[in-house]
Amino acid sequence: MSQKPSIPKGTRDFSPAEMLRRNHIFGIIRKNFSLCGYLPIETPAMENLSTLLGKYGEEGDRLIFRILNSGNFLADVAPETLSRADTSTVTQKISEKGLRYDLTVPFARYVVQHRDEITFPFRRYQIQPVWRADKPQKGRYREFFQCDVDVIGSDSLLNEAELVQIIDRVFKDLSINITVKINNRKILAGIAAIAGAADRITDITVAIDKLEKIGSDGVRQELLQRGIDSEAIARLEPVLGLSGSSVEKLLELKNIMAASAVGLQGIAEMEELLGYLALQPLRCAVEMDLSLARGLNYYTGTIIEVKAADLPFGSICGGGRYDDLTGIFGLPGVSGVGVSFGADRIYDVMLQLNLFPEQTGSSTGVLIINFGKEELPALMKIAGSLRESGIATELYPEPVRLRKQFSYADARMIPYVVIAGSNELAAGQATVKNMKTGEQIAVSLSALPSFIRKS
RNA sequence: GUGGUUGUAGCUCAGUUGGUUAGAGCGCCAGAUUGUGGAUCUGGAGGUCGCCGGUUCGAACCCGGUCUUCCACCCCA
Repeated sequence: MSQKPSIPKGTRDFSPAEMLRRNHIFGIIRKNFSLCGYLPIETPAMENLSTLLGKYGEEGDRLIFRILNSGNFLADVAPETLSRADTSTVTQKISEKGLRYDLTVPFARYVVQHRDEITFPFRRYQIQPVWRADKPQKGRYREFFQCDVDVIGSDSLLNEAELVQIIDRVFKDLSINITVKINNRKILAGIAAIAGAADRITDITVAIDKLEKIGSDGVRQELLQRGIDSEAIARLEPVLGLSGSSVEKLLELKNIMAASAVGLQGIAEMEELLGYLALQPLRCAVEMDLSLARGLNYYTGTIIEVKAADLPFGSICGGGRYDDLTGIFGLPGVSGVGVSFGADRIYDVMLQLNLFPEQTGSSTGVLIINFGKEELPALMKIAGSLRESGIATELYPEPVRLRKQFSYADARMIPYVVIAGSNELAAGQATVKNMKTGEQIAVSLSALPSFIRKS
């Protein structure tokens, strides 16, 4: 009995037309990565759960796909453990591997494991799928590709500036108008400190992150709900009311945060970065956004996020600096900074904005009509010589009616059809038909490749 | 994980208050045209109405469950 085939929720098949467009995106991203000297690496789809767990916060742990142990995975689990129905205890016993959740943590693991072979500062890029057990929505998939560029082993903010340059170039090449938002985790820490709630930095920043969405009153509500007392909220008022240009905001912040060493350092870093950014040619708008909070679980300095300017959409690229990511794996004091391009969201944005260049829809340049046994040796020879000169060529596999073969060329959008039946072959010629114009010209077999290459 | 939404031919969708044999457009196949595609005309194939169960004399339509799609929250690429 046959069953209706299907694929898991949140995953997708990619047809040839989609792959051509996806490869266009990957190609541009890869080109710009290597243009700045980054080198490719790959890591396994699955990692040990000990590598993955605890790196993304409680929410992140829940979204990691776990892989059931092979064989009799229940053999070592005590019956009473099972009957207690304690999911986390049982899971630990029956699963020790998981699908990677992002590319940054596997990269950190890689750096620690290969530290002896690596020359620092290490610049790598990595384009691979990641998996999240999230509920799928538009622009949110359970399997999607990230394109990560990171440099590890350098504290310099020049790296941040360079990443913004890469972002600018990639999206320029893709014709997507973007806004780059930058923030600094240390400024957020300073803000939390002046509120007298340094340990609540996550709650405070997540609330402030919603400033644009729910307004300042909404943020006050949100802060209360998250258990921040009203005194602390009152001390945050000057921050919520900041206005003016980035420079003006930073000046004001310096006063507000005079008592916070971290905060002042964050401001200094921000000023330095803005200074570097001013020194390089950028097409895109870069703005400081104090409400930007992401990846709080490991970012320690600069935070970067990119949004499409012409479309309300989730972020299509994001990243930041992490001072101690490798510390968890036993290599402390190595700072890294990187960003991740979300290829699937970029695809969705480009599709909606109609930004993909016209595709031929076919990689084939020539179809040779199959006339049957008699002509076959000559036709195969023609196919060989066309391919030899770099022309993508197909020979129709069945000697069926010409109507069918021409329909095939039409449907595949193959631009030229070579007709070489007994008549043509007797004269040492082939008829070349231009499928767009309908024009047909007799060409000698020896001149065929150069004739097609010229047209 | 919480709340909501969607599912009918390969695709996009109709389908009356539950009532005989579930339709259209596009696509597909065949012919008009035994060595010529896109246009036109003629004919044809294709559906367990997502799946399982229930209510009913009778279910594409009502109810429950489940899967899927999309959306909001959460979080994020």
